[in-house]
Amino acid sequence: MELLSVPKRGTSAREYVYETLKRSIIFLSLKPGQSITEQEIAEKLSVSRTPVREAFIRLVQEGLLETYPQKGTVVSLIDLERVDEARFMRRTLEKAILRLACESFPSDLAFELRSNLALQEVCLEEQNFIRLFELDEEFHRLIYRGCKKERIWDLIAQINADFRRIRVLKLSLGIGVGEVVQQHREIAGAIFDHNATRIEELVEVHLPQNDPGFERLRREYPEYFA
Amino acid sequence: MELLSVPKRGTSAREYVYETLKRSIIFLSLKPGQSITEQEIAEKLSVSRTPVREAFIRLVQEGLLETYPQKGTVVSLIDLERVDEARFMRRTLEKAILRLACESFPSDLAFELRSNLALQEVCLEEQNFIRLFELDEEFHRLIYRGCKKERIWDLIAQINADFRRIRVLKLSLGIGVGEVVQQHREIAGAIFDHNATRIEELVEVHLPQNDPGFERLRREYPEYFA
DNA sequence: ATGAATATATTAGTATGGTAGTATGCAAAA
DNA sequence: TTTTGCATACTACCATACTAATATATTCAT
Repeated sequence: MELLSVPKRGTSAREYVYETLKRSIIFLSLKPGQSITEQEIAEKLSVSRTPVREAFIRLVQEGLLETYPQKGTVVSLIDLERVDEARFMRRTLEKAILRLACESFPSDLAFELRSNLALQEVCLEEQNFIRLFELDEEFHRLIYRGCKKERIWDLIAQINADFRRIRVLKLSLGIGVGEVVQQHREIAGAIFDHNATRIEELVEVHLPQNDPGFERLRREYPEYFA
Repeated sequence: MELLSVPKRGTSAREYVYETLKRSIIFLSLKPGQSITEQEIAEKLSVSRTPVREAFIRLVQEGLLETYPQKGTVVSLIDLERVDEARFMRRTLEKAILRLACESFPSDLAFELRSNLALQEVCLEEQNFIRLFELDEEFHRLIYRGCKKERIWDLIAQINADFRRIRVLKLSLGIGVGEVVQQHREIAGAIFDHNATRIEELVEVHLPQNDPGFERLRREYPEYFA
């Protein structure tokens, strides 16, 4: 088992373990359904069981781990119902947020949005999908921040963990990468032009209700799904 | 310091501590801004510090506690910006959910909704505001469940913790109790009649954008607010 | 050979002691 | 009187030891 370690400095052991595990789960270095134990992680990361347990507790709360007392802990399977709910939530909120953004959006964040888009183009050309993924998340966060609704994005990010694993799977199959960047361009354009007329349509395309890609993922990786 | 203890049986010490503290915070038995320590809670609840620490971690994640390493832990102040965001989120989602509910709603849950409303009336007459508060939460949860979106409600409940403390403060001043029950009646009526025309208006009234009651609360309990 | 009873190993849950960082009070100096 | 240095107490963080529950392996009787 390989863990995607993160810098340990300037932070507590708990935070270090938490970030490492979270990253490992989302980028599928820890597989959905895989069993792990406190002891094992503690040894791998050279800490005691205590901070590991405490990181586990947070990850359970976010739905990324499931702990069974006296039995063990497993990485949660990807639950497509939960993904559907997360998408519904994002669709609904993002329409409302984008309408706000089209009314007014602070210029400094608009600049950051443009920069982010430019970087997305670069990553697309260079096929750097991991970085593109991070830019995607940052893109949406910027929009929420511009509307003073960043806490909502943080909350979405929690229920969205499954959604993120799906994204990683899709990226690994190279599904729909270019389209997403194009959609981001159009969404940003709507904000810059204060033009809310296409918001509904753009969001529906960006976060469709029925994603046919799901079926393919399910066929390719049946053991990852609940 | 008094804690609102909950039944301890059939659950872990961690869960027991967590539920007890959460209840105590929401019902303001632990005051916003108040300092608490692991040691102190452990002694009061007759458990060791470990399950207390672990309960603290969950409560920090939900925004109800703030821990400062080597300094201490305090009950979070009520943050009105956060409350505004929570309301925005609920307004937006609840409109969408209620539109779904007006299209179709399972009959067994419709029955539970009717029962819940009847109990709300009873509590209103008997001035049992604590129970009414719980029924209120259950009312909304039932609607989300009927639309197969219960996870979203669970998530809202997290960001909503501040919102719930506000409700408790309002109830203690007897603000707007009757109105809320009436609003619930109308919302339920819309679902039963499959009539979505007034949804927008009902939600705006139930979860207003600007609540003048806030100012009064702020005057009455300035030390509770950030 | 098979099944049940028992022993062993493994797990998360809990308790406890030590550590390092922080605040506080007091005494000494300015 | 005010400020500085220091001792003390207090905190959350972490490591470790122990407990209780579960799963697995082994033994023994049939």
